[in-house]
Amino acid sequence: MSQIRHALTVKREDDFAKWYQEVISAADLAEESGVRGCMVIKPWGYGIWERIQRLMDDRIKAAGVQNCYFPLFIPLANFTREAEHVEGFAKEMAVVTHHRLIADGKGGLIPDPEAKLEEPLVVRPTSETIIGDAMARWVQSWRDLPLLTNQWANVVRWEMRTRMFLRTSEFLWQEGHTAHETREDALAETHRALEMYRACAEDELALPVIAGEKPENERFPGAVETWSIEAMMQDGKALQAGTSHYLGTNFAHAAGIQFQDREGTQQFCHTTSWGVSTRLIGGVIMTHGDDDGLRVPPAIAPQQIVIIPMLREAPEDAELIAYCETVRAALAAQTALGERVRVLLDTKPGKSAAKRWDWVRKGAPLIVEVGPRDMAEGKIAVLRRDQLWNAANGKPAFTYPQHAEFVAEAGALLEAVQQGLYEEAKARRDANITRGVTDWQAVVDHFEKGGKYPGWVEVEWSKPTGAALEAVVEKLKAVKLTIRNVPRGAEPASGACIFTGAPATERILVARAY
RNA sequence: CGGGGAGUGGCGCAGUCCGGUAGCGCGCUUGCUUUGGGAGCAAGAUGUCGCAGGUUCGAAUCCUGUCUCCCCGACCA
Repeated sequence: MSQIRHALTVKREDDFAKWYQEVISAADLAEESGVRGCMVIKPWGYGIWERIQRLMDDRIKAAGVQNCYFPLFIPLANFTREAEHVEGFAKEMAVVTHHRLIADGKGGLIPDPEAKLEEPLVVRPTSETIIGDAMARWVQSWRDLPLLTNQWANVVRWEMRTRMFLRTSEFLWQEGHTAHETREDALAETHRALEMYRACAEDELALPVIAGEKPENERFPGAVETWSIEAMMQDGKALQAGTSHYLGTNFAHAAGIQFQDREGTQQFCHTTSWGVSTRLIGGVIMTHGDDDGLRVPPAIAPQQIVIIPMLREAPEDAELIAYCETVRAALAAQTALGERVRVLLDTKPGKSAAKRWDWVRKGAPLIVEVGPRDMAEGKIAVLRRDQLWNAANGKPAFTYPQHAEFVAEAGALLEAVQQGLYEEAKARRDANITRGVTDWQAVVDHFEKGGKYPGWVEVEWSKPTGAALEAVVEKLKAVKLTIRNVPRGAEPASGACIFTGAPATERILVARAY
């Protein structure tokens, strides 16, 4: 194994944070922009986001939710209407205060003091308040409900510490906002969105996740209940990969979202909001990446198969390209994961070996190389990105099928890669959740002495609130731990609360987190 | 926002202490030789040394400010 020459310079086990950054640059996903915490998402990275968008948008629309678009700028006053909401976001809002620049007399430009806005505008950190305003206009009768909207947008949160994809000052996301007649209806929508996220994460991003409710201290500002899906990264840390909130009537009161019910009485709506963001790509990197770069699950790969002709920059190249084109067309007519196969014939000039390693780093699921001898024999060379190396000789594990045979099997092969990535991640996740720990010191020892990647621990607790919960949070914080969620559908608690000794009511997952 | 580190051709770095006008590796371009496979040789191109001031005859180098990135902490639907 040691003779394998990996495509990256940093290995996961040597420096996970540095490895993560190398994957992002080596796979050509994104780069720094020069603006604090903001990134340029490059074609391969944006292509992955477009695939996620497409698949998620289909699910959103299938649930009867309609897309809208709301303004980037939100009047400052909107945020003062919901006390918890403003408290949660006040510290991280970008504010527009002027609408014109003037020369400063030293060759520069400054905001024109004469052009100060009467009321500052906030660059949206999330859109509950402005969509709430619209809902208040749009809803009058019980017949207008449920109101199911979603928008794909960028939002800005002035984070202190940023990391590419995981926490950027500006990020891309979808935010669903719905209004309902009853608590039951709104809760059903909260759970529908959560389940949609679970299914999309697991079936399409191949990210095994645990869906569950967030504890009170981790709730979205202004929410009554917050639910999340949590994924485990290869370093054992947790990543909150999507959230769904039941907002009760809090935002309805703040924005005046009211309707007349069947008896003619004015009622406040029960609302929900739910979102996933470009952070999902960070989750894909840290779940499926390896020491040779990214491995993109076929369902979200912009190109699933890349064909690399071994060009010589000579006249005979034309014949080889023509052969590759017939292979490409045959593959593009195939179906995988319910869609047409996405194939790229990469005729960019250059050494085929160098191009191969570029695609390995980018994580194209299947790489096909075709040389003159293959062409003569009707064969191709195939490299599966998820089974890259021949451990016996330390070389890339090529297979050499007849091209017609490969075409016929390509769909199934892509599905096998998709399934394989999911199962590998799920096995790793399951192996790194420790259950049955009943003693707090054992939890501390597990994380302090449990090796490099201690994973998650499931414990039972009595769901303390208020000051008692704060004490628990502090205790956890001292060892850099957080409560991830209360897994949905877990076995009922049977023992004592690990923090208070009182009879336990729930199981919770504790972990280090991004 | 606090502590630490760093910004030098596309990328990774040396040079900074002890000011004298820029160097290495990879990559890139061209040519030749190779080539079932992450090639070899040769010749080239690419830098207002993050930005703005200051000190000086002279600044990548010293001083001040500022921006950005990385690590640790605080913060973080």
